[in-house]
Amino acid sequence: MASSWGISRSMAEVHALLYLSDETLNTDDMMSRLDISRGSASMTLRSLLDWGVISRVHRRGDRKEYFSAEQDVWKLFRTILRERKKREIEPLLDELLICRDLSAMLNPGRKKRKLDPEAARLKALNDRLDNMIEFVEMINSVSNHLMNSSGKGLELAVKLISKAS
Amino acid sequence: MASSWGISRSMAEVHALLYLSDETLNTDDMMSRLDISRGSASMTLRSLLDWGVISRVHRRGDRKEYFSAEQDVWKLFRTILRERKKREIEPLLDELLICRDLSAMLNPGRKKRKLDPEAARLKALNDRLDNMIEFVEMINSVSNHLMNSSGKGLELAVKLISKAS
DNA sequence: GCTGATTTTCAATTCTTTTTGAAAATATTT
DNA sequence: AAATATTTTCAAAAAGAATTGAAAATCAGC
Repeated sequence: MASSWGISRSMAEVHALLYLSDETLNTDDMMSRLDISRGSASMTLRSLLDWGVISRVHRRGDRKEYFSAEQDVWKLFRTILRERKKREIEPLLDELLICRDLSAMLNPGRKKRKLDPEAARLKALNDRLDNMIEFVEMINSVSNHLMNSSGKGLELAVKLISKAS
Repeated sequence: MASSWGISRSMAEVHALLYLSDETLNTDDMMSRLDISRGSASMTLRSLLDWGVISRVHRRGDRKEYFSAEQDVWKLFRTILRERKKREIEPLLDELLICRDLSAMLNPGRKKRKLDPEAARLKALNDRLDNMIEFVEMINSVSNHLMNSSGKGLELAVKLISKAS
């Protein structure tokens, strides 16, 4: 799955290992269980921390750092959604709005009587950009709702969709 | 966006060009507009056809093949959803079910009185697998509904979610 | 079935991303 | 603050993915 989600193989593996593990694990555990280097383990754990899907755990009487993964799949879902919105949807929307501004600038003012073909082309381009923007804004809005609804609210929302076939 | 969606840059560019273009375009158009090789254009167009987001158009009196992109963003959304379900969700679910079978096999039969720690570990592993499977099955089910609902039904469903905050 | 136009294929190459490993930095204990 | 344990960093190496270009395959009309 890793590659189609845009994360590296070791990130997926480390997370899976932590998610399925009962105990917290330290860097050396990852290295031996998954056969990866110390550097790789360190960077991978850091990325997972940045995504907010794992957390550090300190054990008294032990200098090493241990890690554990979020166990609630709904919470995990919301965390990933929040992060993808920030990293993907919002920047995309920003770019699209810039494009629309550019395109609107080129577009001739309110309707000329005889619609010359070039104006029509620009109008069509504008419309397509608008459709795409409207769609991404909708995705953005749904993300907001799913992301903030509580675990139960989320499951409910999802059941609503299932009903509205 | 391309990399975080697991498609190549040229695929994204070719699709964007076709989506925003008024006219249908042929391979040579792609090559000159996007400055890519013939081979690359050919493979990229093929992938987009496989995804079902563009289609071939034959013009009478012209031997070249032309292409056009789906213009309806909701339809595009459903097409991509259908394809991702097939390529990602279903294979993932298959793997997860295999994992659960394996895990269930290792798991000791109905409750021993004194729960030895090893059995508890296995039980916990099983539960986590089950949670994940349940979640992916839910995603699968939502995909089915979104994918099959008509354009209007989809927009409606999405508005339902927005309401159920 | 021949000819010329067009598209596809794929080994070699280029470009990108990921991983390694050892040095540097940081933290902990005595 | 020295000694030791642990984590982080990052240049270099390896692995992986995308692209090229030219040969091979396909196709359309004669």
